[in-house]
Amino acid sequence: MKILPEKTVERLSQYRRTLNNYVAEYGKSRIYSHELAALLNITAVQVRRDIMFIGYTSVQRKGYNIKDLIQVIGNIIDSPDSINVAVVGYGNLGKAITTYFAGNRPKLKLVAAFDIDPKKVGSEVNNVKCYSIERMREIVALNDISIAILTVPTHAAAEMAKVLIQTGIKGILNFTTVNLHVPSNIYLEEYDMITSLEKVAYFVKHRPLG
Amino acid sequence: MKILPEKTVERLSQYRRTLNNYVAEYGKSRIYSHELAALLNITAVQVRRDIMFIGYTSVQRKGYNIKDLIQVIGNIIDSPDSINVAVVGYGNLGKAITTYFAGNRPKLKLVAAFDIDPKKVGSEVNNVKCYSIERMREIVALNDISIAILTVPTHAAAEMAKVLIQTGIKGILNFTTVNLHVPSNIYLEEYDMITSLEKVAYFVKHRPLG
DNA sequence: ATCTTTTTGTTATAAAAATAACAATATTGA
DNA sequence: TCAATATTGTTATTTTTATAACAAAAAGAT
Ligand SMILES: NC(=O)c1ccc[n+]([C@@H]2O[C@H](COP(=O)([O-])OP(=O)(O)OC[C@H]3O[C@@H](n4cnc5c(N)ncnc54)[C@H](O)[C@@H]3O)[C@@H](O)[C@H]2O)c1
Ligand SMILES: NC(=O)c1ccc[n+]([C@@H]2O[C@H](COP(=O)([O-])OP(=O)(O)OC[C@H]3O[C@@H](n4cnc5c(N)ncnc54)[C@H](O)[C@@H]3O)[C@@H](O)[C@H]2O)c1
Repeated sequence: MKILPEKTVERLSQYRRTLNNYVAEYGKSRIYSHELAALLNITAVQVRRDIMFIGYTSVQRKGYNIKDLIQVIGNIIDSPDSINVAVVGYGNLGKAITTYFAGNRPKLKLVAAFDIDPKKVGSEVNNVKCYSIERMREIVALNDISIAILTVPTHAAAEMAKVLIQTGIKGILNFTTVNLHVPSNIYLEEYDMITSLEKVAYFVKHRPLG
Repeated sequence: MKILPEKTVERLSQYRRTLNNYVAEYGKSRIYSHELAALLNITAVQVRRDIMFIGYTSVQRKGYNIKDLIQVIGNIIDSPDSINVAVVGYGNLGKAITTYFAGNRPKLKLVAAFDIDPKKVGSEVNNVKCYSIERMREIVALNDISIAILTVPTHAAAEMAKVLIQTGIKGILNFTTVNLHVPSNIYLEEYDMITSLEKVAYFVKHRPLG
């Protein structure tokens, strides 16, 4: 299958999440494009177009079979075997994420944490054990970890990214407030909360309408 | 000034952050577009175009005066008087954010937290006090809070958003895993960590190059 | 049976965002 | 002094993303 547009991948993830909630809440088995769109604050065309991209088709006029759609999305965005993830930096944010993450996605498993602080090493949240940085190579290999969530202090981020890449990690989700530089075979996604907040502040002040 | 494109606003926030770090680290006073671009993994044209949008100009060929640029960005994305922010849901994530946020941005002040749990009400992190939901209207008015960061459990999110809007809040940064529905005069920004992670997983598997 | 309505799937168009191209200008060095 | 170079500011083009338009199919109504 052709590689999907970034935005479509993001929305597919959200469709699935939303559909799972929807089934749980309303117990319906089918949903119209405009209903799903309304749940996500987007347009029905957008939904139909994304679904077209992944090649799923419903019987016309009946809406989409939710169970099937969830499955098809899974076939696209999940990998067949599950992917293992580690949190690097087991502080406030790292632990919050670990707590939250537990069993959230069947195909994404948070299997280890790493920290430099001897007081944190050995601790456990949600069955996720914290290891020292020295053991990173070993643990990453042992557990076949391919994605890291980076929540170390800013000053340590670049160095940690380097080490992670050496251990063989393939993707990084970076929550620290520095932009990392990675080779082109590593997929990097960055999120900065302050940027989001400043954006909200700007548009609260400047948006048309009132 | 004309309203800026969303992406430009996001990058301006990052330029400022990056420039502040850069000054602190290297003590230089000027920076070239390509240098700033490299720090953010984007192109120099992008930087110049954003800077064009905000109307700042340097002396040609000398690069940008960092101090001035930081200031001009501030004039654009900060509001003249500071904006007050509240965290709603003082759990793992809410507290992590509070700790992190402290004094991070001079013009964005985290001034209160709210929680439904009596054990949390009255507690304090980083001088940010937690209040009961009942006192929300009062505290929001008293402190002129216009932005809320929503970190309550998923099931409570829609209701809390409704209440927040009733109290007069103008922007919401939503970290819960449901999409909210707000009137068009409220600015809503949503971030879902699982979506980010699933995106990383997808592109780790599917990206061209190796 | 045929008309109307609803909803999908797809192609066409528009809008937003990123990139490229390049003129203008300052600086350096011959 | 004048050519070569480096860098900005801006317009033009391309790419990506979103929206609109509409044909086809199903279901129901008359
Ligand atoms: N807390 C938040 O809500 C929040 C929000 C956005 C961004 N961030 C960013 O996330 C990062 C972590 O924030 P936090 O609030 O959890 O901080 P924290 O201080 O609570 O946690 C950082 C952890 O990293 C560990 N650490 C330090 N150096 C390390 C190294 N070299 N290798 C591995 N681990 C190391 C520390 O021992 C600590 O446990 C920061 O960069 C911060 O800017 C945090
Ligand atoms: N922890 C994370 O890293 C993380 C990441 C992404 C998203 N989230 C989302 O953020 C939200 C909070 O996550 P968390 O890990 O901090 O959970 P948590 O359980 O630690 O915190 C939730 C807090 O909200 C309070 N609360 C419950 N009902 C409330 C109500 N009606 N009004 C106000 N407060 C109420 C609880 O008392 C608790 O203090 C969840 O929706 C979760 O999906 C969390």
